[in-house]
Amino acid sequence: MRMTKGVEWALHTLLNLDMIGGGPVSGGQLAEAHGLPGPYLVKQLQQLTKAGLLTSVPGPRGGFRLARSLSEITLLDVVEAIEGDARLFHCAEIRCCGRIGELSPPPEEPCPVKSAMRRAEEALRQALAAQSLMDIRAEIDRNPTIGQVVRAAFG
Amino acid sequence: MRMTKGVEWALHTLLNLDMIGGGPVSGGQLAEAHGLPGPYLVKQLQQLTKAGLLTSVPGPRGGFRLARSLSEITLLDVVEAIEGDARLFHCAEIRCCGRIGELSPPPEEPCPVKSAMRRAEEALRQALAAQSLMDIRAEIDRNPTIGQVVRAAFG
DNA sequence: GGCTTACTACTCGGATACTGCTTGTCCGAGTTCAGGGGG
DNA sequence: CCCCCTGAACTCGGACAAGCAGTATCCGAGTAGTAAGCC
Repeated sequence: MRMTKGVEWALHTLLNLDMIGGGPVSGGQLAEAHGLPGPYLVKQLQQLTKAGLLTSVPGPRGGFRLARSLSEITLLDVVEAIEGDARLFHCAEIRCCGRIGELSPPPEEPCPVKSAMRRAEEALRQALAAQSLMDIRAEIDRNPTIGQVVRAAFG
Repeated sequence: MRMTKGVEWALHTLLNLDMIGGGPVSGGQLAEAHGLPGPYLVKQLQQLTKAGLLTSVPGPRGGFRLARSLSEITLLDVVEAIEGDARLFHCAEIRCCGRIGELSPPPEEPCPVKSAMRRAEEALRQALAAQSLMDIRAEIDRNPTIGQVVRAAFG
């Protein structure tokens, strides 16, 4: 039940891209900004591109660029793009296996355990979807120094 | 971001223990009820014992028994007992690494990305803590057949 | 001098090794029960 | 007939391997920019 490092990397990178603004930025530069392994970060950014959060520009002076505004990107978008899906409980229907499974008639109602976990999952998804990256950006901008540092790092 | 199978196994096993009632039940019987690998299930039940959800009785006619009522056991208790903790986002503080980290002064405020994810996590924890195993038991009891089957399987 | 063309360098993209955790299994310590012997 | 003792079988508990997803890396396909050559 541990989230991938890629989620943290992707969030910070998306925020950096917005602070810099302007043209595309290469994966190498984005990686050096936080001391991350370059090719692996690019792998994650490719996931974001597939999900439509980024657009990639090939060739020299190419790189990645935001596909839409931060206010239109939620935490859920990023998590689902990196993790594949935000499901954390996978029901194996063990109620239909073993001795109990043999004695039970084929069940019609969904597994109550699964339903309960699904409700908790839904609360997580809603909490993720309720927060946009613009909200985080606003929190960062309380300290103007950070924006200056980021722009200087990519100067 | 996948939850361990042990969580599903533990939930079903706890519910079974409550439906059977009475004396302790061995790990082997509990495993056969759902066709699970016996020794590995016992490993999970030991975690539940450490967490105070079960009590273990050694020796012949021994086994596991509920330590308290289902209404006093929440989904969060089970998840934390099996998974260790319910944290799914581990902030590596990458904002302090790389070029940006070198240019930035030591930050005083907590990482905004971390805070946002922590809020979502808290929503998950609350949703897990809001549901007790007794709620699931009540849903199961809508179909009285299941209780009879479970008791027959352990007959 | 301007245009075309070939080259180079840099980018993303996917295929390929390595590590840590989940999953699964095994053997040993401890305890209860049963049976036999003695009082 | 009752009590004690010894043995055995069954339980939990922790230590030991195997499989898989996350982590990290490398090389190839494609493109833009540049420089040289030609008109």
